[in-house]
Amino acid sequence: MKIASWNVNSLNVRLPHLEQWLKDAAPDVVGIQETKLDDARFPDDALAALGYRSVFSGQKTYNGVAILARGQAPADVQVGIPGFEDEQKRVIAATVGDVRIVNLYVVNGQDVGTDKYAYKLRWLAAVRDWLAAERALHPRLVVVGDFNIAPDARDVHDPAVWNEGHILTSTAERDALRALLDLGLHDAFRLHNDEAGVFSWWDYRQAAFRRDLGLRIDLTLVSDALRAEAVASGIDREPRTWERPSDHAPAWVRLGV
DNA sequence: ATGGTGGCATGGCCA
Repeated sequence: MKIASWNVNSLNVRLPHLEQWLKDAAPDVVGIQETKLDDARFPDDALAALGYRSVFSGQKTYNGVAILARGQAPADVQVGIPGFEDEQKRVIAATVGDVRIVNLYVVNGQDVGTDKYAYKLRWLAAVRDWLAAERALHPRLVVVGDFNIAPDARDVHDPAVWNEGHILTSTAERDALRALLDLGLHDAFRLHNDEAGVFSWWDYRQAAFRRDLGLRIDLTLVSDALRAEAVASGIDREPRTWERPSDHAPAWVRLGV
């Protein structure tokens, strides 16, 4: 079972990219972030034509998440964080086969010390409490998403800039990610690869992709029960090379053979 | 240093 995560930065613009990548990569499950469209406009028919059933939670202009599953409808769908009031559509969870999937579009946070940064940390604390319960209910748990946090210095192109005082790498953000991992979750990419300089996001500005000035902020986390089944994990750089790309590349984990 | 690029409620906002 191949499970992936992709921030498409507008599904209106990126539907052709998603369709091509589904054909190329043939994932079984995909968490999509930043769909940026209302539920009424979600392209579920186009995705069904490729064999994928979709569940989604969106809004105009900002945010929006979905889970796609090949050949079966995601079941027991949960939208949002229970008990956490939030206008922003950033969370969807569902069961596919015998695996519980949680898809997160983590708050960006703008800059350390801003109101948005405080919201990011509050939001992450609420996610942690919810995932503690979710993990107890569903030992076979995979959490994917745009985490908007680079786990450590290997995951940034310039550790002198991207460090404790900077958004996406600040100590409080990394501590919040650590608190999620401490629930018994593992960054699947790091189960198989300890190299530095493998990225999933490159800013549109300053020719960052051409210069490979990226960060690894798109993650797939597997629970203790799935750790031994996570046989491979990676990032597909190719869609970032296409015309009019998302600024993110898909990240994936494979469970079993 | 407060721009650089891209998306969308096309006018500022968010990333």
